[in-house]
Amino acid sequence: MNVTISNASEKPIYQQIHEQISAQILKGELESGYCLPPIRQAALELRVSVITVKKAWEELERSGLIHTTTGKGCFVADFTPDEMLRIRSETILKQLESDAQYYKSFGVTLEEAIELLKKVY
Amino acid sequence: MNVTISNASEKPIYQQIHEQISAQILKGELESGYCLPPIRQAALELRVSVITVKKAWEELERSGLIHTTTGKGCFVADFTPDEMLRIRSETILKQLESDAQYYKSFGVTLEEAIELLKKVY
Amino acid sequence: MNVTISNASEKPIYQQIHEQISAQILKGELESGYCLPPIRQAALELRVSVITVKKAWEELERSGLIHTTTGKGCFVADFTPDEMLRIRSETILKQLESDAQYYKSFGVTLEEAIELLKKVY
Amino acid sequence: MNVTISNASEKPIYQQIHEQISAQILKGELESGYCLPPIRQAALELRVSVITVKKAWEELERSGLIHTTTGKGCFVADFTPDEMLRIRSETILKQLESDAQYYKSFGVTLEEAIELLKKVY
DNA sequence: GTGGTCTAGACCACT
DNA sequence: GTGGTCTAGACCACA
Repeated sequence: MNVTISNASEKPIYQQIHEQISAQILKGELESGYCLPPIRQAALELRVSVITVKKAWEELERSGLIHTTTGKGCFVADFTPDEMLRIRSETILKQLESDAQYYKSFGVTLEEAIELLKKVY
Repeated sequence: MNVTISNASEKPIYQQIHEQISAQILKGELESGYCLPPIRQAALELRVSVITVKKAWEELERSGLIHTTTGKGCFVADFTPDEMLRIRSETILKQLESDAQYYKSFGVTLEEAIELLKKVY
Repeated sequence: MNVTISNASEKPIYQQIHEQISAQILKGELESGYCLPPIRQAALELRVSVITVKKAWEELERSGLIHTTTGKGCFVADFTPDEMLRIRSETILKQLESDAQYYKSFGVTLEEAIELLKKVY
Repeated sequence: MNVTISNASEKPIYQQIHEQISAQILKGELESGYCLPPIRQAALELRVSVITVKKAWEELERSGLIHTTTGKGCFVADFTPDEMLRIRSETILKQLESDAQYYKSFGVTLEEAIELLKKVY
């Protein structure tokens, strides 16, 4: 459970959790079959409500990244390294597209965007 | 008033308006001293509440892009081309930084990010 | 709000609501653009928690049947009669397939299934 | 023990076991007097908890399909071919009734239901 | 007034 | 002990 929550953030808590776990799975830090902590325990650790964790877990399941079985627990889904890469690419691309559209609306050229990206990386 | 609003978007309406007007000013499409339409007229055109337009205008004023004179109207602020460039850069950079942080959390390298950026641009 | 809830049913309440509203939309009883009652009002009428209604509404949105706008309300989504028919067929087919599989597991033939279906209809 | 279990299914495991054994008995694959494997052995084979198998067996006994003798084992109940047909019909009919009600709620006519049933069978 | 999020605590079904 | 559902009540952002 390597998750940090910011109450100051404009993003809802359940989404922060979802994003971070999601990233860890897609980076390969959490392997297929890994058992996530029980929602109640996770809620205690993160000092949030059980229902908030539940919502994050539900989103992960909807993305196909984890798999829940009542009475057993929540497990990182089985997928091949190829599938994992595909999902990761899709996730990133989707985000990058909307980001690019934003930059374009300000008249930023591709070259300028790359230049700025190098600076902040 | 070249603004398009999407009710389906996850972004609040006032922010959509703010972003688009903001981009137009920073791209130079709306020149210094240009008089924005009265909020009531803008509200009619965009088919949104007066309050919503008011909120967008307030954000623009907070960004220093326009200044309001009670009884006269809202005008695009005076600034030199240099200032404009500076504000534009700041706006973009701020966004790019948070975007970059998101990419990094998925283990995306600078090279990969540039590659993907080229693809979507 | 023509929805009846059975506490005796094994189906969770939010799903009962979802199914019934879903059916009403796909039957054309609720037209495109129709504004669903506010979740709090619906909760009062149905005598369930706000969060339960919310969950049902969320499922409807995920199915693409309604469209929620913060501060405005929840509206039946726009789709052509063709689209509606397609979604209805998909919904029914999906259910029928799993039903058919169940019948088959008991060695029921197509003819027998049709015969029995006529009897109960 | 020709039973396959899916953790991904929304149906509880004990019910999956119950349904499949039940179908095998009613199809005549398991004859009267046939001795089911001891629950511990069945649990090992199916890789589920003993409690889960116990629950499935109990449901089978409640349906009258098997009878348990402590210390001896669980046996498929004695019934005439006629009784078996009757039970099978009842089981199927009960399911079909609730299925039909679901179809009706979407405005599906008997003809349409038969048409679709032919397609998926 | 609308939906969006969160809490704390409860009861139930499944393993 | 695990997840699944539900409640009642609260606070906030948006229109």
